[in-house]
Amino acid sequence: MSYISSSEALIGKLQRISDLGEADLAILRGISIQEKEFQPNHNLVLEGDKPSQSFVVIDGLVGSTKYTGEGKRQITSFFVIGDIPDLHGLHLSIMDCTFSTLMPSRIGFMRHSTLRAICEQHPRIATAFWRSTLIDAAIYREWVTNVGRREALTRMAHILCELICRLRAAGRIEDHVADIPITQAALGDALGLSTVHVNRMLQELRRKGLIATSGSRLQALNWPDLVRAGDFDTTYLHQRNL
Amino acid sequence: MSYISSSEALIGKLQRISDLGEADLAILRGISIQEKEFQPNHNLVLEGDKPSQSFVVIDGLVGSTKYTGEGKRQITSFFVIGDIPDLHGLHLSIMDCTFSTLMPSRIGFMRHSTLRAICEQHPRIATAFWRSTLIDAAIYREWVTNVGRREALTRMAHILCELICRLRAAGRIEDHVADIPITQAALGDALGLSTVHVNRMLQELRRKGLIATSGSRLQALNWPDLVRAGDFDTTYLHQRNL
DNA sequence: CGCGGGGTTGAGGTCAATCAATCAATGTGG
DNA sequence: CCACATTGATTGATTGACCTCAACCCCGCG
Repeated sequence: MSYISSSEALIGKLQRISDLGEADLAILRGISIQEKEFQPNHNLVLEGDKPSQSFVVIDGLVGSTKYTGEGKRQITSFFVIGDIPDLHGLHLSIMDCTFSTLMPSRIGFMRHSTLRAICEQHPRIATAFWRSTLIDAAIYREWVTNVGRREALTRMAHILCELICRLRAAGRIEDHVADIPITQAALGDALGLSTVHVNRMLQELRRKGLIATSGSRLQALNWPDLVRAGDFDTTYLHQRNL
Repeated sequence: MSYISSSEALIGKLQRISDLGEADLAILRGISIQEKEFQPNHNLVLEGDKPSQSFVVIDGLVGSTKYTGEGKRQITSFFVIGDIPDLHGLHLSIMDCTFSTLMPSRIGFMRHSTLRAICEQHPRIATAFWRSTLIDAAIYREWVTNVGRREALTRMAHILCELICRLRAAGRIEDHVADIPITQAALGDALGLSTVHVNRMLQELRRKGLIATSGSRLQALNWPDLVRAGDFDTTYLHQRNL
């Protein structure tokens, strides 16, 4: 996979979801971004924090997670390249969830003060950021539905479709082959399932010829049928080029 | 219950979540709002629509709902007085969920063109609106967790706590007594449970002395224990006065 | 070579769904 | 005013999807 810069990741994502002029892009390119690499399962922001910066995913995979009083973990969404998982922190002072890496990831940190200044002076960019948080919300809505009303196999197929679509939009997929070293435990926490059941559902998807896995490689062997099996419709991702 | 005007509902909500000056309030009071009454289970906006207006809940209860391919309904969030359920439509052209009334409700419609003009000229108000959509997103996140990782009884208690908190913030509750004629079927669709099981969980909460119901009245008899039973923490509501 | 993390497998248990009635409250037309 | 339909709440019996527990395997690594 090719290395891309933090600005490219950010700008690519914003362009994917909104119309920005060359002037806006120049402003975005000027944002100072502090890059850092992290191992899997590293907590980037903790529930209860009051951060003064937000971060963009430059490479890898990040999850927003919550823990119940019983200590069970729920991943409430995935974030791929270009996404700004905690952008809501810009206007909600206290974090209500934890963000952690789900695989080795490169992260870029941006100061809230910088982002706020840009939003004030460039309404077009402010709208793009707002829209980004609205798409995150649309994905949360879909996840509520997925976890609440779909059975395990459908749920599994659905989340794989989402991951593949989002990674493809971000240019990280060729021919339905994704390189995501995500553990079955993480998938379980995202789907509200046990790891044992995740394992069995993956087996069934393989048995049906819908996917193939080898190591961290995930391949959609039969995209139309996988979409059907996952009751998947891209509308909620609000991308332009799907 | 006292009747309030559409402006009051809207302004009350925005003041609850952000700092607005008198000048901003005057602008908000000037928004033209078309009021209309609806019966329960009326679809206000349909999935797939491209609306040119957003609506504020003046009285009643609205749910954002999605349907799976199998026809199962999932309510992904409730909206109470002052909330603007489809404010995200301002920047996401296609609706990815349906909004419908869950009880007799009064709704106020506002044109997108008006809202956009206000946002451009009054950044403080724009931020307040943005913040409103961010709180909606925080609630979706909590619901993913609730549906994904909590067992039925906890889930039930949790949603009741949320409803009571939000209604109280909106001034619709005195002494933990709420007047919500919401059906058990709707609760089931919000929790990802069958109506039969909703019924049994409500019975257990009554048996434990945590709640009392009579007709559409819901009363929290033992708030601290209900909060404990629901694994409930108000942080995610991002209200100031809780 | 032993250790640990992740994946896989089998057996048994349980929570919640489904199915099928019944009941209470409300409304409606004759 | 009463027969009847409708909507929502309630109950019991049965079924099934998914969880838990407990192994075991595989592979990379110190």
